[in-house]
Amino acid sequence: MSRDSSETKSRILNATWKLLESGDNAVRMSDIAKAVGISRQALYLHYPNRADLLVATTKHIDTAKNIDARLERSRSARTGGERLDAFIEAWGGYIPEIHGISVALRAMRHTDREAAEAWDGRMQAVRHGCAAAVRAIAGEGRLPPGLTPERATDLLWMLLSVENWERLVRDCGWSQADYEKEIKALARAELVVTP
Amino acid sequence: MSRDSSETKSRILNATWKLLESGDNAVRMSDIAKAVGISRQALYLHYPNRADLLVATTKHIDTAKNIDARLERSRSARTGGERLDAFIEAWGGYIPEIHGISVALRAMRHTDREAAEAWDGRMQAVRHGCAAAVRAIAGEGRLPPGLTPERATDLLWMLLSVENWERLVRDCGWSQADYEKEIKALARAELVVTP
DNA sequence: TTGTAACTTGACACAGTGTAAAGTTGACAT
DNA sequence: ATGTCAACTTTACACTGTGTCAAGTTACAA
Repeated sequence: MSRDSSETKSRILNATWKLLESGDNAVRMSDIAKAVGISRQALYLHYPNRADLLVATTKHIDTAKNIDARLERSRSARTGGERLDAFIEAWGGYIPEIHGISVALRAMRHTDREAAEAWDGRMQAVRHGCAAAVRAIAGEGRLPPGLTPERATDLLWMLLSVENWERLVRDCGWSQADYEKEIKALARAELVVTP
Repeated sequence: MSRDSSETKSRILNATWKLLESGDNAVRMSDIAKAVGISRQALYLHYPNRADLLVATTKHIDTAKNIDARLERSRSARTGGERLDAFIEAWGGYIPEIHGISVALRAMRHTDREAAEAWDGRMQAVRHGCAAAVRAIAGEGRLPPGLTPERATDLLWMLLSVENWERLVRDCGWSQADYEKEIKALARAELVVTP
């Protein structure tokens, strides 16, 4: 046979991605194998367990969707307020892209340490983005009195959670544009004062 | 033997409650049976499945903690702003009491329809509370222009999610008092204008 | 031609939920 | 005192999904 191992790997990742994206909240190893056209056992030859496969899929999506470039834009914003807006656009706009896999990863959180760490790591990266936006606002002295940068970061991080996106966009039926608009308004109302 | 069936039932509910509260995120039917001092199978004599047992436990906690009386206070507030504060105190203060069971119920959401409906029903009840607070604010003409009552309700509902409480209190280490204070500030900043 | 990497088939261990069946025990009625 | 009944017990098993193991098969390459 001697098919290319790395080519099979990427076919696995794409199939996993597609299945998760389809919203079927019960993507089993056998479903993925069937979609790729290999046996369930062959899957384990490439990825030792489900958590590893999901984590690899996350990285795959990050590369394909070029998350780094998206976040880059927010780093070059002039004012703190603009930086806040740009970060909300970048991350908030990325949430729908990774929603399928985020559901799967969070569902494993409680039983699988590896999955939990992968998800937490991702969330910490978002938190760093929040902290940077808050620093930019604080640097201009526009953080409300009585709100420490630390606490402002926590609040922004909370606002930008995937769960909040789910609630507004999926449960309440908001459009992505409305979501971004209102979250920006909420963040500005609480974190930025006009002196 | 002829032990009282309803007494055993309440011992089961209390044991389930206690186990879930202990933060052990892996409460199996056998764990509960062991805690009560009966066989696993006897559990199924009283509750046909895990979802039913969890739902019954939720109702049990509601009764024990008298959630209705707590919410009553917010309904008697004079102004819209006061009503908003009172509701945030009532529900926000209740979240820690039901946190254990909420984790268990949400973990079953994706695989068990009954559990999903039980949790969603609860969240809809919270939403009604949010809608009532928003109506009170709107009735005073203090809702910001460009924000419909519907959308304001969605935003408040999002703010008051259990997931947001988890993020701030558990992940970020906030005290319950700080949580309530900042959520109130956030809600007022976005939903109430001083004319 | 022999080795090797990528696969296949088939079997099995394990955890946890839920079902089924047969037996035990204690209270209570007649 | 005896029989009935509900609350339990023990034992066993079906089912799902993950992950492991072992023995083949296939095709390319040195």
